[in-house]
This record gives sequence, structure tokens and C-alpha cells, in this order.
Amino acid sequence: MAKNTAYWLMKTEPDTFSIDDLARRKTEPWDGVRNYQARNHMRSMKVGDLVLFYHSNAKPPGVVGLAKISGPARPDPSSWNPKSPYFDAKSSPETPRWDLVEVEFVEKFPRIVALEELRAAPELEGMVVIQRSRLSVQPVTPTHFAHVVRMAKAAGHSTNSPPS
DNA sequence: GCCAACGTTGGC
DNA sequence: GCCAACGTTGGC
Repeated sequence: MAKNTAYWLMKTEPDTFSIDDLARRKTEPWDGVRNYQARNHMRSMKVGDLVLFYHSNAKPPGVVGLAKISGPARPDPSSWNPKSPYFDAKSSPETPRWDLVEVEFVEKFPRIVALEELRAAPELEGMVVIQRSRLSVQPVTPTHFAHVVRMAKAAGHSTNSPPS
């Protein structure tokens, strides 16, 4: 893994676009982000950066897999398409306001790492998703990233771990 | 379905 | 530039 890889968490509602949708499509232009902080995070992404793929408004909400950035930030055409649900009258091809990045499927975890588990893990203290749940594109520290991946590949918490 | 948190808008 | 009103997000 390249030394300068950065790590992120991106949220999506599975009813709209899930990890399975991404697995089918292989790669997806991540359009519709309409929050400046999230947009600015996308602008600082580099191709090859790794992403924790998070399902919000899901039962349970949590990290369900990995993706990577396969295309850098560029203007989001849905922002000036009046037929798009993400249309913004203040954005145009000449003066684009919103960006997207290309997101590529890496893997679906064998299990969901639920938000509840993220909260309960002392190693993940301070992770953005735990304290600022509304930000849809967030930076993740390398340490936190590695820990979430480790959790995904270990047995789950009490509800589905084997009897002791 | 509720509602707290929080981002955005717009009047002043 | 402040801040109240409003809209949205997202966990529960």
C-alpha cells in the first residue's frame, strides 16, 4: 500500500445506492454531494485512497465494505441538470459549484461493523462518524481505518459470536 | 415517526 | 456579519 494513501469514510443510504450496487457497477461517479465540507474532502482525495463504505439509515447502520478512489474530483454534472434530484440553480458548467469523485468497489465485508460497535471500541475514540454523524464524506486516520478493517474480519460482537 | 443536531438561507 | 427560521440528516 502506498505510503501516501489517505483514508476516508463515505456514507450512502442502501435504499439509494448500496455496497451491492457498487459491486455490480464496479465503479460509480459519486454525485449528489451538496455539503461544502464533504465536497472539500473530495477535492483533497487522491486516486488510490481507500474508503470505508458506510450504510446510513440502515438496520443497523455501519461500515459494510471497502472502496477506493479511482478518479479525482471533477465538476458534478447533476448539479446543473434540472431533472436531477441534486439540481442546484447556482451551479452551471461555466461555474460549477459541486464536485464528484469516481468510487471503485474493493470488497464487501463478511459482516457489518455496526455503528454501535464503532462507538464501543476504545481504539476508535474520536472517529468523526461517531461524533459528527451528519458529514457524508469524512477523513479517517490510518489507525482507525486499520482497526475497522480488523473488526470486520474478526468475529462479531455478542449477538453473533460463537458460544464461549 | 420522532426529534436532536446541524448546515443553509436570507432579512436586517 | 449576525442570527432566527427553516430544511435535512440519520439514529433510535
